[in-house]
Amino acid sequence: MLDSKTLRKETKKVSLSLKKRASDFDLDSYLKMDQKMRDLISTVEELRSSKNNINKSIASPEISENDKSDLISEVGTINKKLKESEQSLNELSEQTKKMSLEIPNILDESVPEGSSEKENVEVRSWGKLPKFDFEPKDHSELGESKGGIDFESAAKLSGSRFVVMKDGYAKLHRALKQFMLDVQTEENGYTEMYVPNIVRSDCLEGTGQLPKFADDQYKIENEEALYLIPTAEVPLTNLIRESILDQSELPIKMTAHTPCFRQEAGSYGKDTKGMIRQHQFEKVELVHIVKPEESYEALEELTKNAESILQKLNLPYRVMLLCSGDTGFSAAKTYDLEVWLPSQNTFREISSCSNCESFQSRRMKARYKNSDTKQTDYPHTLNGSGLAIGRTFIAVLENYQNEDGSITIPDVLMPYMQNRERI
RNA sequence: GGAGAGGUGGCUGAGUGGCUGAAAGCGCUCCCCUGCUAAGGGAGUAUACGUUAAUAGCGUAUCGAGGGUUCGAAUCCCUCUCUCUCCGCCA
Repeated sequence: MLDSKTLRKETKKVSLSLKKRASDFDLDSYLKMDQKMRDLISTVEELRSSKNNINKSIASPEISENDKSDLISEVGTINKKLKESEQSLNELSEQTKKMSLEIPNILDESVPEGSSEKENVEVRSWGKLPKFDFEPKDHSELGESKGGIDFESAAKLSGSRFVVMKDGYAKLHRALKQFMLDVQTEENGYTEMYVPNIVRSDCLEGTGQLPKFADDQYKIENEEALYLIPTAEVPLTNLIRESILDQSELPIKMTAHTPCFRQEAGSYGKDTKGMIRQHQFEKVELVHIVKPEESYEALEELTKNAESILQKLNLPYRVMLLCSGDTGFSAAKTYDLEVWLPSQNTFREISSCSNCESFQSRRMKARYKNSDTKQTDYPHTLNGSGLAIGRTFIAVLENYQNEDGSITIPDVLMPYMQNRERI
């Protein structure tokens, strides 16, 4: 959500950003609605004010009974008008709020213009592409041939886009979670959190998944609408919702490992084979809550923290700055990390690191007390995967494969695998 | 799931229809006093929205949330919600 004052006073900047995103949001009708609403607020407040004044007179002890009943009937007329105006104000402000939740974040100036991922810009790359003296297989072939990855059983249980893993493969998958959490907490300064995997709709609204992306969420049938989390970003970031932090508490750096659930609506036909795109996957998430002036430094730091995992695993990757059309709804600026997948002979997204500025904190009503200005202000929130477990698992299988279909365990993971060297 | 108790400002805690945005204490900030590792005195100290150049004023709203009664509600009524205690069930 954007500040309504910003929308009013910096209309040009906002509409430029919307244009850059190719957003179909109708800023003009929003602004008209907003103006109408503010006019109504004035009317309502004036009525209330005069009502309050009359009530003060009624309460005064030296008023005569006659005057009193006159005043009471006067309030009666005001109340009638008030009720009408209040009702239309309620309707209007609800509409306005609903509309404001549909406005995407303003893009940072450094975001390149573009309509699709083709226009994303490579910022840097790391690692040497592996050379194989045999034809590298893809992860599903590798896993299925050894019985370590089982899509058929998963389909029996849950339908398409789920997976069952077995033995060394399941263990490797678990090793990755432990390894990532340990690096982020022991080396990169994050506090490990354990969080609910089911949240209220407010939380999804807070981080921006709702109302716009309802189709991608798993909603639980219940008295109150509850949702399976699509990412730990949701519970982690919402930890600060509806609160006023003290500046001394910032920056907050949190990490959590959770499963993530996504309907993948609209991705029919995309990555149907294998583990790349699943309805259920796991992720170690990184979240920063920072002072506004520090958020772009924090974005660089967070991205490097995510990269550190790939470097330790010795997986080649590149860092992409997303273009305007590819940058998510809540983000002002996003770096994607893309890991090398030999079977596809290309880089695939494995992490997405975003600065959401005050977009989410506004929606969540999360503020902090600035001890220099003594003002309450919105902190900036950032999030990134550090990393997606399933896709890292795929990358390890494919990059560490041997000709016989076995997988060499990366050195850093061996302690988590009882020192097994291969699976 | 059953029974009961309760949700007031950063915290503790008063307050049963108008003088309460809210006593008092604690904490915090600023100032004054004081030659000593302390104490005393004074002032200030919520959030949101509207108005505005303004984070100056002014107005409006907010005592868990929503609705009702009333000229007027933190105070009365209803619904919901959350927390706590006891019982049941249970990883």
